[in-house]
Amino acid sequence: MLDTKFIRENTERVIQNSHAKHTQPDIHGFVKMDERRRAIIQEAQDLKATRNNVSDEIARLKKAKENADALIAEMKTVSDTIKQLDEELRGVEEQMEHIALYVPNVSHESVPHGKDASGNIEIRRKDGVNTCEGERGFRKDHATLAKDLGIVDFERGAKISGSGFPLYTGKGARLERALLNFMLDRHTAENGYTEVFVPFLVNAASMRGTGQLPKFADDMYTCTDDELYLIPTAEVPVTNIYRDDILAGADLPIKHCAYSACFRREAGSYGKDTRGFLRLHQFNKIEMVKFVRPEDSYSELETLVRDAEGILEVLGIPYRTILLCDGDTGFSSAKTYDLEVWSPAEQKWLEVSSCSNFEDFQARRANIRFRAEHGAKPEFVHTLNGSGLATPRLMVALLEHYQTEDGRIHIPEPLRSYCGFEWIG
RNA sequence: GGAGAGGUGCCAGAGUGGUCGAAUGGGCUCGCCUGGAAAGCGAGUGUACCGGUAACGGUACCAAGAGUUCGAAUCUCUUCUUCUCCGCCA
Repeated sequence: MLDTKFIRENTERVIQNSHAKHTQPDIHGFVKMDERRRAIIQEAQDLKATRNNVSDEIARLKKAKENADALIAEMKTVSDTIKQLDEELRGVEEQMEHIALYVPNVSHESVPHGKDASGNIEIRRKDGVNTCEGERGFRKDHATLAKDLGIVDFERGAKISGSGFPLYTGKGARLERALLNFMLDRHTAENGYTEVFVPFLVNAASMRGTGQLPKFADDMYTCTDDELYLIPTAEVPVTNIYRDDILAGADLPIKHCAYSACFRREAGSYGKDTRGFLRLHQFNKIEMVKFVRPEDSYSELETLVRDAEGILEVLGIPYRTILLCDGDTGFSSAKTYDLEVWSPAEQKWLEVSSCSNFEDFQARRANIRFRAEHGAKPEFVHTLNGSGLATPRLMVALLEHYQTEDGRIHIPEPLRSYCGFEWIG
């Protein structure tokens, strides 16, 4: 959510930015309502001041056993007017919030302008140490490998829950767990993140805090009886750890990483990239979240990206890092880098991580603040998060790149101690 | 799930219709004292919004929401939540 004052003072910029992000919120209407809002507040406040003063007078009269009936009658009408004004104010603020919640975050000046993914800019590319293209020759795609090796049972997953809910079996289950543990250990031991283990179901206030609600309600699984939502990413519970808190400046930056299962309905994307692991309703992910001082957020974004890239480098998987153009950047983000791994079978880059600086957009929504120093006025923190990483597409790349000519998988060295085996098949 | 008791400022804790943005104690900050420190003494110590260049003024907030009243931390209702006991359970 943007600051009302910011919208008021930068109306044209906010409108242009909204258009660039393919939204058309009624900014002019918002500004007009804000004017009305302030007028109401002013009027109601003055009346309340009168009421407070006269109420004191009434108390004094009553104490002195004098008659206060005239004043009481007068205040009755004042109170009625106040009630009307408060009601109108509530209505106006509701309308304003309805608009404000749909105004996307303003892109950082370093973000290129573009319509869609074609406007993104590749900023880094690393070849894998073990790419199976070229002389080694790619043989099977990940789904075939998984099936032939008996490490994922898509059919039974579908029987249990539906398509998009894979059942990992045997060494597949162990490899999945190994990847997650490997990534968590790296982020905690080497990158300075503090691990947390979070609830996977959250309430509406948390979903609103990180921006999933109200805009993306259709993408979430809900437990209607209990008004709970299955998290689409650990970003939601981790960011909401500090909702409504005022943090000490000395504690910043706060860096958390968390494992979670992620649940996404993926409504509207049926049949698109749904083969095997490419798009799932439930998957596992390690998430990194940072709470930082505003002046540090862009350098923290760079290290966040490097932390995510480090995983791929250690695993020797070819990847590239792209800077998203404004038209492809998410609603809440001011600047986003995506990490993509290469799938030789798909002949495509697959997104495995998205690292964003939200500046104070989420912090304002979730009301997460800090004091720069003792006694200073609270300011909003900047929040950042990035996957580090999501496993399904990582698994795709890993299987395809590390397959041998005879159809086995040679586990990359850093994972072996986690797996307890060197070969699958 | 059943029964009971609570939710007040950074923390503890008083306050049952007007004199309460809120006693008192602790913490913290600054100052005095000291060779330095402790103790002691003194002062200060919430957030948001509206108006104002500012100083400042006003309004709101005692879990959240609704209500009663001229006036609510205080009375009523609803919700959330914490604790204790019982039941169930990995």
